[in-house]
This record gives sequence, C-alpha cells and structure tokens, in this order.
Amino acid sequence: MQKREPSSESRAVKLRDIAEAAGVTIATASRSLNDSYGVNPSTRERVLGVAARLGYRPNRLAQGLVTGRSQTLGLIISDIRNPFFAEVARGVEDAAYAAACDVVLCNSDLNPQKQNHYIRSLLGKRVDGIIMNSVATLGDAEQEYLVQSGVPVVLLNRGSGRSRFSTVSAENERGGALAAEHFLKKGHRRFAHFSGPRHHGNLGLRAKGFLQTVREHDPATPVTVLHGGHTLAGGYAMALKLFRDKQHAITAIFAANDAVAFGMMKAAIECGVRIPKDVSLIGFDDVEFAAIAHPPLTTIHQSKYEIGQAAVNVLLRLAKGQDKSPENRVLGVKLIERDSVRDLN
Amino acid sequence: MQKREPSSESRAVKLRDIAEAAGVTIATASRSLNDSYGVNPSTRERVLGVAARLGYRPNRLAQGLVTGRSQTLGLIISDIRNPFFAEVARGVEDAAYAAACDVVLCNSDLNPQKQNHYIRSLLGKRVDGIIMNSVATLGDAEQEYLVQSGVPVVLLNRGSGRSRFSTVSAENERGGALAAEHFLKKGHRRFAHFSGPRHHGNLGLRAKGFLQTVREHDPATPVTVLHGGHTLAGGYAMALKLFRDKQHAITAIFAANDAVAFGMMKAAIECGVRIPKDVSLIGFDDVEFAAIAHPPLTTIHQSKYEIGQAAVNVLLRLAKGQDKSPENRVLGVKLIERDSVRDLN
DNA sequence: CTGAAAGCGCTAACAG
DNA sequence: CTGTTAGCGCTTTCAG
Repeated sequence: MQKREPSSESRAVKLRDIAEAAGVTIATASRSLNDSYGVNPSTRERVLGVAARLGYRPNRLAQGLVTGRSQTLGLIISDIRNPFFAEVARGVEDAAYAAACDVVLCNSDLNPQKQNHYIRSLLGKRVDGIIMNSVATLGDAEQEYLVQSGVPVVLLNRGSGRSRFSTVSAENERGGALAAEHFLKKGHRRFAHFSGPRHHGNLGLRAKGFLQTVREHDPATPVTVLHGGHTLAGGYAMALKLFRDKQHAITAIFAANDAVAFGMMKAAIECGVRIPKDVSLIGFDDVEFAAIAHPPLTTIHQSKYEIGQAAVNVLLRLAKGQDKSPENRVLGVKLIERDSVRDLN
Repeated sequence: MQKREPSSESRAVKLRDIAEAAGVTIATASRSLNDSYGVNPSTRERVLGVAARLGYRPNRLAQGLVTGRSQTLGLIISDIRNPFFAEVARGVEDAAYAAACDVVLCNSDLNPQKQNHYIRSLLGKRVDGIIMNSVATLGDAEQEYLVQSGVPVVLLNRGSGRSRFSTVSAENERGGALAAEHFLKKGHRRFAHFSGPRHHGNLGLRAKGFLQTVREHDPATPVTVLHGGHTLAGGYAMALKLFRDKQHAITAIFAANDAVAFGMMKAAIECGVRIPKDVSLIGFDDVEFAAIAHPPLTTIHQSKYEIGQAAVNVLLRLAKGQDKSPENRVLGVKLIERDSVRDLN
C-alpha cells in the first residue's frame, strides 16, 4: 500500500533505510558499517543487525564517488584465449579477490586503438590500478597521459630502457639463453627462431638471449629469425614459410612462446615434418598443454599465475602507500625437458 | 601557485571546468556531450572542442550514480584457464566492447561461496547485467535474491526445468547423442563416460544424450559413468581410476569436455595406454588445442565465441527493453572427426 | 559518541 | 536553446 512499483523488484535498500530502522542518523550508520572507531559498540551492533536483516548492500558507485577509489582493477592483455594470459589473469583475479577488488578484463590484441580505448574507459571508471602487458605500442603522448593520470600501473613486460612504470616479468633473456644452451648441448648447430611482432618487449628479450648464447658459442652459427603473430596462427604461418624455404638446413627451432610452438606443430603435422626426428622444438611459457602435446614439448617454464599475483601486489602497494617509485620484479625461469628435442650426439 | 599538489598528477578535469571554459553552464555542457537534442550546434561544437582540448573524461561513477547504469557487465565462470571459458569470455568481451561496456571477470570454481560473493559485489557495483555459467550450486534463497535484485541475468547452461533466467547454451544433449552414434557406428560396444560434478546442467545433458542413444541401440550395453572435476586434473584422475579398475573391458570413452579428455590423454600416456589403439576417445567443446593434440581429438564442436556474444546480446535486450521475459537460445553442435576413435569394423 | 551539513561529479526535470 | 535546481547514495569534516 505504500508504494506502487510496477515490477516486483524491490527497491534497493540504502543507507538511509537502515539508519531509520536502527534509529540513528545516516552518519552513524555509515560509521558503524565501515567499522571506524568512535561508535558505541551497542549502537554498532544494532546497525549491523538491521543491515544484515534488510540485506543492505552499499552502492559502490556512490561510495567510489566520494572516496575516489572503486575497488576495481583493470587488466589489459592481448588475448585471454592465449593460455599464458589465462593463467596470469587467474593469478590477478585471485589476488584481487583477496584484496576485495574486482577486475575488469580487456583484450587489446595489442592494437593501439583498443588499448587507448580501454585505458580511457578504465580511468573513467576510476579504477584503482591498471595491469597491462605492454605500452610499447602506445605513442609517447599516450604514455605520458597515462602517467599523468596518476593511476598506478604495472606492466607485464620489462621495457628495453628503464621505464616510468613498474613491471613484473620473467627472466626472458635468460630463458632464451637456456633454450640455446640446451640445443647446443644436444648437438644442434642450425637454428631458426620464431619470434613475435618486432619490438615486443618480452619476446625481443627472449630472442636476444637466444641469439647471444648461440653466437657466444660460435659467431658463425646461422640463425634464421622470423617475425609473426605471437599466436598459434602466427607460429603456423611462420612454420609453413620456413618449411617451404629452407627446411633442409634447420635442425632446431626456438619458438617465442608455446602458442607459437603449437602452431609450428600443427604445420609440422600437415607437412609431414616429424618432431623431433626431423626438427627439434623448444617453446616458452610451459603452458599446461605443453605436457600433453605431441610430442610433449620441451619448454621454458615461467610462473604465470605468480606473475599475475605479484602484479596486483605491487599495484596495491603503489595505490596504498605514498611510495610511488616504480618497482621491477622479475621471476625465475627454468627449462623443462620433455620430448621435442632430439639428441644429435 | 594556485594549488600545491604533492605529486605532479593533474587534477582530473570535470564537467564544470569545460563548462566554464566554454562559457556555458554545466547543464549545457552535459547536454552537448551526451548529444541530446536541443543544443545549438555551434554551442555544442564549442563545448566538444573544449572537452577534447582539455582531455575531458567523464567520471563514470558519478554518471552511473545518477543514471543507474554502469556500462559494466559481470561474467562469472568456473575458471578462465579452461580454454572453453576463455573463448566464451572473448566473445563476451568483444560484444560488450561493441556496446561500450566493460566486463568484470569472476572465477568461481563453481564454489557457492565465491559465487555469492561475486554476485553481491557485482550488484553493489550496479552492473547492467550478469552472465554466469550456472546457478545450480546456489541455494533457492540466493537464486530468489538474484531475481529480486532485478538485474538481467543470462545463464550459460540450460537448467533441467524451465528456469526464471535466460539461457544461452549449446545442444548438449544432442552432442552426447552424436558421440554415442559415432562410437556405435565404429563398432564400439563397451563404454565409459567421464562426466563432471553431479547435477551440472550442461554436462548432465551430455551424459543423458549419450546414455540414451547407447541404450536405444541396445539396452544391455554397459556404460561406466564416472564423476569428477570437469578439468584436466579431473579427467586425469578419472582415467587413472578407470585404468586400474576395468580397463580391459572398455573400448571407448566419452569425455564431458575437452579438458577432461586431455586429462585422460595425459593419464593414458603415463599408463602406456594408446589412443585410439587401446581405447577410443571423444571430447566435447572442440577447443583450439583439440586439433593438435596427440592424437588429434575427435570431439563435439560447439560455438564458444558465439555463445559469449549471444549472451551479451540477450543481456542487453533484457537491460534495454521492458520485455523481461526469459529467452532461451541454443546453438548447434556437430561432431568433428579426427583421429582419436578407432574403427572396430 | 552522534548529529547536521556539505559535497563527490553528473543528469534530468522544470522553467524561462 | 539554455540556465536553475534537485538530487543519485554515500563519506566526512565540524560541531555538539
């Protein structure tokens, strides 16, 4: 009889409702809920009781509007369908959950337009921080814009120079070196490296470590470096190209990541190239599927889930404290030997 | 000289700033930005110009507080690391992007506590809709709470009965039947089915279709049904159990999804069981990796990306229109024949 | 310990 | 076509 809502959906109960029901003012109600000091314990009990009974759920928008914090983190990655990012995302999510934050997921495909769009959207929603896999594709102006906005940012790759952003990444260069050492030890001398797009931070470092180690062993060693998408499709395309051109010479391929390695495997199946009999392969990431691929893939392991967790931890530190100085955290890698590398000795 | 911000981060420009700079009131500025009718074109031009120059970005929290809509969708799934969900999530994200919405990602592990937590959190943030893979684990009270909240909800599985929620799903039952038919046609007569947790909507339907088809063929056909996690680990565990108990009899296994199938493959490798020589296998989902698994996996294809897109579309329709009647959309499936099924004929 | 009041940034009547 | 004026729901001084 009191209201005539057209639908049955009950109006959300707000702070005022519970204040009235508890016989206090909205201010006291707020204080009770936010367990600030200086509230009579019995009053608070009463308020909390009422709130629970009425199923009160604070409007986070209103709360965020006044506090300036939204309890939301932004995660901008290339593509969640890459199992590597799925693992990272899960680490992010779990850590955020522990900190009572939600995370909005953005797939950029490394496309500058999309990246900018998402950055703007996230800033508009006043996220408490942004984790993104790269800013390399962004223009200087955009990067400046980002730092000027004041939101904490942590990158999932370590730029070439010292960046103004915090970073969390794996020992990419060392991983590349590990792959080279392994091939060398197994007697391989003719290499190809399937990299990602040019100037991709993490992937560039992997290439660097690989090439450097090979050259240290013998400067004359030939290494064919191919660039392409850092995806299964990219690996597939690069493999097809390689098989057509100079398959005869190469005995070992280092793929910039497992997705690329899988693409290469797919092409190998179709072209009748046997792994590791005809050509050996090492990947990077140690995605869950690497262990059950055919053949089980020798790859460089990096702690994806932990990278995600670490990223939100530094983000939270940045957001909380006054210490805004960028932090660069790097996690270890190791080679996981399986069956995709042939021993030529 | 005017303010003494400790850091260099410039205060965000707000509507009032651009209003002043454009020599109009905040109301006109707002109207210009939201391109509502009834604004002098030249005035609007001016406002838009100023806004662009100052890099104005509306505070979505404030906007959401007054409009009641947040331009944010919630997506609650089991685990983004399951490639099936990653595909769905990407479809969701892309469709949301097109509708100028962001999506917050929640991994529930099908855990009722987490699910409830996320639902509350999302409602607190006034999301415009929620897509979730199941409400089966929720209690009646929680389900009621959800519908009472009034937010549009679309489920990624079709419950047993007619639900109060909209759903978007694949022809799960038919998929199960397809798998059975294929096995039967290839001469198999002794089956095992690796299902997920009991009472899981989609997976239950797959089991039903499979069992029914087998029984129609010959009611006496034995089918060993195992329940476990609907993950790689779950499939691995079920396979180990099966291999220990009654491997001798079974010639064909239908896995509730590809992840489970992959787990079974992993166990098979370790136990020296050869696929398809010793035992045949059919999965469900047709995840990207199925094609390059060893052996390439015969599986039931469902359109994951499209499911995600469709979910957003019905959500948006629900959110927009006054037509709140639940819609149940179901997408087709088909069997993709690869090399994991042996022909016994 | 609690109340009153201002205001976060924006939209949406309602006048003019 | 544009200005004035209420709030949206909540936190937070500032008094008392």
